[in-house]
Amino acid sequence: MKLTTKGRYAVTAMLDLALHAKDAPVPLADISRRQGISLSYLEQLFAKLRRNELVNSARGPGGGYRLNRAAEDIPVVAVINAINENVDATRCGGLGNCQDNEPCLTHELWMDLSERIHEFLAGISLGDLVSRREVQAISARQDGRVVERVLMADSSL
Amino acid sequence: MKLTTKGRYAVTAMLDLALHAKDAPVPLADISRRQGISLSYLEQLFAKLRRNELVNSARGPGGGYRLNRAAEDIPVVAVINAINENVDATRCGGLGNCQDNEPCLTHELWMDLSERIHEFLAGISLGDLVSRREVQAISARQDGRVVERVLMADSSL
DNA sequence: ACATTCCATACTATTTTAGTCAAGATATAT
DNA sequence: ATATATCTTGACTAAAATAGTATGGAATGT
Repeated sequence: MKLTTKGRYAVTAMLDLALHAKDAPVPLADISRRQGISLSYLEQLFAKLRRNELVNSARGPGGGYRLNRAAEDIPVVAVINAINENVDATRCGGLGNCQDNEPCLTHELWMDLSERIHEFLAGISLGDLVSRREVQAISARQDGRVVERVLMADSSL
Repeated sequence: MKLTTKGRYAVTAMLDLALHAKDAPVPLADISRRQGISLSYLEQLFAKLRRNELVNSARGPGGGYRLNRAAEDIPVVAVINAINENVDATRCGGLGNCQDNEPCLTHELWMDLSERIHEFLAGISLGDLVSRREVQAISARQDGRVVERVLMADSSL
């Protein structure tokens, strides 16, 4: 099972992008500052995200990254897959050759679990997260904005 | 998130125990042979399982390990917790201090996911696994038995 | 006595994580 | 044209975790 800081960083960075990519592209330096992730590490992660066509980039001053699709069309699982190759609780990658080319005793259990995790992460898009109250509140804090009632006053965003 | 070979080995070994601990205690050497897990590694895992009172042991010839409770009363999550301390997809261990003593942008997402995983693994006991057809078939293969219709012929077990 | 089994600890090779560092390539603003 | 911001690539590294090995014991049944 692969769900480590790496995947969490990637989802967090992509969510930051979704929250800030209203008009201009977002430079990694901004994401680094807001989310507390090292710039060089972000560069590695975004190289993979770009290869998986989840983001596109613009170089030079004023450049940065943009989501390649609408936030609603990017499920969380796509981000994790782009970084980690797979979300899989089995040892054999679902092939069923865990022991002597046969499935091991608990193969089916891990297959079931993998499916559950996949379903959960496939059912939530970056767009879903953007519209969550607590995400907006945290994002406002990170931007140094003071927001009392996020949803009722969101015209100020 | 912690769900690695370590936890899988532990669950597999415990299931082997549940399948074979009808009467006499089961020596780790048998589990090692049947499940293809190194004996020394099993010893480390069972030290933790014993400290967590999931199994009890008997030394000397004819000795080995036994389940400390009925297989029906041991959820899979208990085994993993005994080995890994926790099943938790967050970075902060659920404390919500992931970034500057405040929850990070994706804190809630990982909390939700952790809860789903926990629910799934808490809802399945070793007893549930023992009664599964495919587990019985695999177990029969490992024991070198030829079983055509496992459920219909299980008096031979 | 002896073989079997658990028990404990220390050690190690490999892999992964989570970066750092350096050297570019490219586009934009001036 | 030049300076600068930004992406792009690749090599390197420290720390941790994984998946073991190795060694030496302690208890117990025969």
